[in-house]
Order: sequence, then C-alpha cells, then structure tokens
Amino acid sequence: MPAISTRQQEILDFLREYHTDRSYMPSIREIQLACGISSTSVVDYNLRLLERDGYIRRDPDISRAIELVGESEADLVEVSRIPVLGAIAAGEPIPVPEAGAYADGDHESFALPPELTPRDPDNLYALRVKGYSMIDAFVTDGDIVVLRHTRDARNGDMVAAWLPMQEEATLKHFYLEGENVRLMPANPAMEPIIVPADSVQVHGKVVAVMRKVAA
Amino acid sequence: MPAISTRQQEILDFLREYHTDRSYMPSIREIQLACGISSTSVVDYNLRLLERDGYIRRDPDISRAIELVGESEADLVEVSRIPVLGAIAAGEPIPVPEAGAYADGDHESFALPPELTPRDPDNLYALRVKGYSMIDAFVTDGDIVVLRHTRDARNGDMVAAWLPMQEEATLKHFYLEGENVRLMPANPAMEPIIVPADSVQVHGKVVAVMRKVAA
DNA sequence: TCTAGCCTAGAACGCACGTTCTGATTACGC
DNA sequence: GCGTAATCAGAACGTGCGTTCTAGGCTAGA
Repeated sequence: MPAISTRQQEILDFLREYHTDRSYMPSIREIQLACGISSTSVVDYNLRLLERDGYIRRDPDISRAIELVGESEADLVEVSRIPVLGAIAAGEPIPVPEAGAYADGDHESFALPPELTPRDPDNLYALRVKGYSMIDAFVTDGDIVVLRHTRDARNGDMVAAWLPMQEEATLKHFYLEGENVRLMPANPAMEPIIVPADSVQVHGKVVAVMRKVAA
Repeated sequence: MPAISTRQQEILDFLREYHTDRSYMPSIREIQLACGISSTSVVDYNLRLLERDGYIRRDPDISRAIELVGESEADLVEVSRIPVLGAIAAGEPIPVPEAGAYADGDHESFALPPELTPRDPDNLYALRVKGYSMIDAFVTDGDIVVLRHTRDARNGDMVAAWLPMQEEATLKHFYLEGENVRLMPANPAMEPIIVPADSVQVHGKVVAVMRKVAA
C-alpha cells in the first residue's frame, strides 16, 4: 500500500471515528466540515485516491456508501460469551448450572476465543478456580476452567467431578472400569483414585483453561 | 418486544441481508423495490413502527441512517490478534520476535479475549508449548503462552528465560538478588534455581496461558 | 351501517449529497 | 528558470432520498 498524505490520514481517522459512533458513514460534506476542508471536490478527490490505493471502497451515486476495507472488520471476531457460574474449590460442591443459565443471565461472562471454542458451543459454562488443590491437572488458583455440562463422560475425557463420600471437587481424566471409576491426574507422576461408579458425580467435561498471569 | 407483521419481518430480513453484502443500509426506495412495496410512504410507515418497537434506530433526514439494534453488534467483540511465533521447549532456544513481527505478518495468529488482555497490549506474542518440562509453572504440552517482549523484568514477574549455560528454556518467577538471579517455580513444592545474572536471557513476561483440552 | 384504527397507495416537495467543471495554488524534476 | 503533475478552491448541476400530504381499502366492534 502506498503512503498516504496527512490529509488522507485525517480523513481515514475521521471515517473510523464517525463509524464507531453512529454505524454509518459520513457524507462528503460532513467530512469536509470535520476535517476543515474548503471544498467538497477536495474531499472527493482524496476519497478517490484512498479508493485507488485500496484503503476504502465506494459505490458511486450512493449516499454514504464508503466501506473501510479490512481493518475494523478483521479485528472484530465473533466470540461465544460463557457465563461464569461461580468457583470450584477442593472442599466445596461444584456450582450447578440451573436451566437458562447459559442464556446470559445476571452472571458475569467471559469471551472464549474462537481457537478454543469446540465445534459444538452449547451448554458451556465457566468456573473460577479457588486454591491450589488442582495442580495435578496443571490448574492453579485464579484460573478459569470452561466446562461443557454433561453427565455422560467418555473414557479419557477430563471431567469436573464431585465425590460425595470424600466431599471433594476435582478435575481428573475419567475412565469407567466395570463397577468402578478410575480418576487419573493429568500429571502422570501422581496416583489415580479409584472409586465406585455410583459415588462419582460428573458435572461436565473440561473444554479449556485460561489463566491471566499477575503483573 | 411486540410482535411484528410479516411485512415488517420482511423488511427486517432485507436490512440484515443488504447490510452483510455491502456494509451500509439500503435507501427507502431500495427497500420498497426489494420488498415489492408500492409506495415509499409505506416503507417509512413500517420503519417508524420498527423503530417504535425497538428493532431499529434511525436518524432523521440522513440517508441510509438505519441501525439494527442489538443482535449482530452484541456478539462481536474487539480482540487483539497475537502472532504465534513458534514453539517453546525445554532444550530449544526461545524464538525471538523480529522487528515487525507483531504487525501480523505471515504468522499464525491467536485471538486473545479482552478479559486476558493487559492494559497495554503492545509487543505481545504467543508461543506453543512443546513437552512436559514446564509443569512446575502449571503449563503443559500444547498450551499457548502469551508473552510481552521485554528485557526488564521486575521481581515477581513470571518470565520466559533462556539459560545459555544449561541450554535450557524455562518459565519461572524472576527475582534479581545482587549479582544473581533466583528463578522460582510457580509450584512452591519445587526448588528454585540460582544463576549469575549475566547468564540469564529474559525473553519476556508471561501475560496469559490458555489451553484447549482434548475432547 | 357507521366508525375507528391499522395498513397501503400515489404523488409531490425540498433538502441532502455525489458529481463535475473551471481555475488557482503548490510541489517537484530538469 | 520552466513545465508537468499533484493538490486544492469554489460554484453549479442533477439526482438520490427522506419526508409529508391526501386518500383509499381493510378488519373489528358498536
């Protein structure tokens, strides 16, 4: 892209600014006024150059038919907003999504980037991790875990599980073996837990983990 | 929101369709033509109702100044796109961002959600983690670490460092203590490394970590 | 049957706005 | 210095386009 003059840059900036306020483009005369240009023909002339150089696109004879090519559209990404339903901690029961909780209620929400969004973005919710009890799943205090609410875990899935007997919440890989469930830590150096299948409540599969590092 | 007539629904659909093609709104006469309406006043009348019911917003006397309220705008979030410059692994040197690498070159990129974006989103880049050598930082194979490129780490920052003597890349908390640097694992159960300050290359601060868990 | 409200027609008005034409001014290479 | 191109001015033109006025066809309730 060729370099552009300061006047063209000024026009381009104004287009961006105007478009974010209203959601349509200014008329030529509005550009003229805002940029302190003395004639509409000068505006037209510079718009012509901007179009030739690929910064904008115009439809002739149509009012306000200016498009900013690339840029603003490319930075806008469609993301799924995930409700944060609460916290997950070792000794506390896992919050359960009530009906309709996904449809964005009064919960705090979180934007999941498309790279981390699964094919099927339904029934997702997030929990904030409290404490250091889940470091065997490479998850630490303050992390956000994104879960898909489901009861049917398949072998190998990482699940959020509540163990009523032990009164413990945990994140483990799930393996159903006959009458028992084997819960494997993600860290292979640590020992699995084996419990009767009817004393495990699977709350959901872990879909993603995100962490903001302090400072 | 009150129910709307089929004609109003038809207009609304046309507005959406037209706006996705071009990025501006149709004129009243274009709506008239497209929806097979015999008079501009009918279009105006129905637009008036749609505005009263909160489906659209209009600016009087301005061409094509129709905004669709809510819907598409709400799901679009402005995100910063971070270039993924390569991989970080225990025994391999850390990829260094060349000048201009941030400005979106030919690198794969990654959308960082606003919740994880620091106040100052400059000089950010991402690396894909290879191997299991960084589990002491709660980071495992396949994770994405987001870094801010800087050489001046402050005490307590988590940094990506390259140790030329040991030929090792690592993620640790950084503490400068006189002539030496103490590198603390995030997991307090593990031992710190203490090395001379001139044998540590700090490549950047860790800003965020994200992980997609295999389904 | 009359009336009231809702929706639709057709036409005309008048400003908004893109376009264009003619010159003036500045920038720049030789 | 001069000539060519790039940029800027001012005004006028023609039409795009929102608006408005009047009026006719529906359905429903009294």
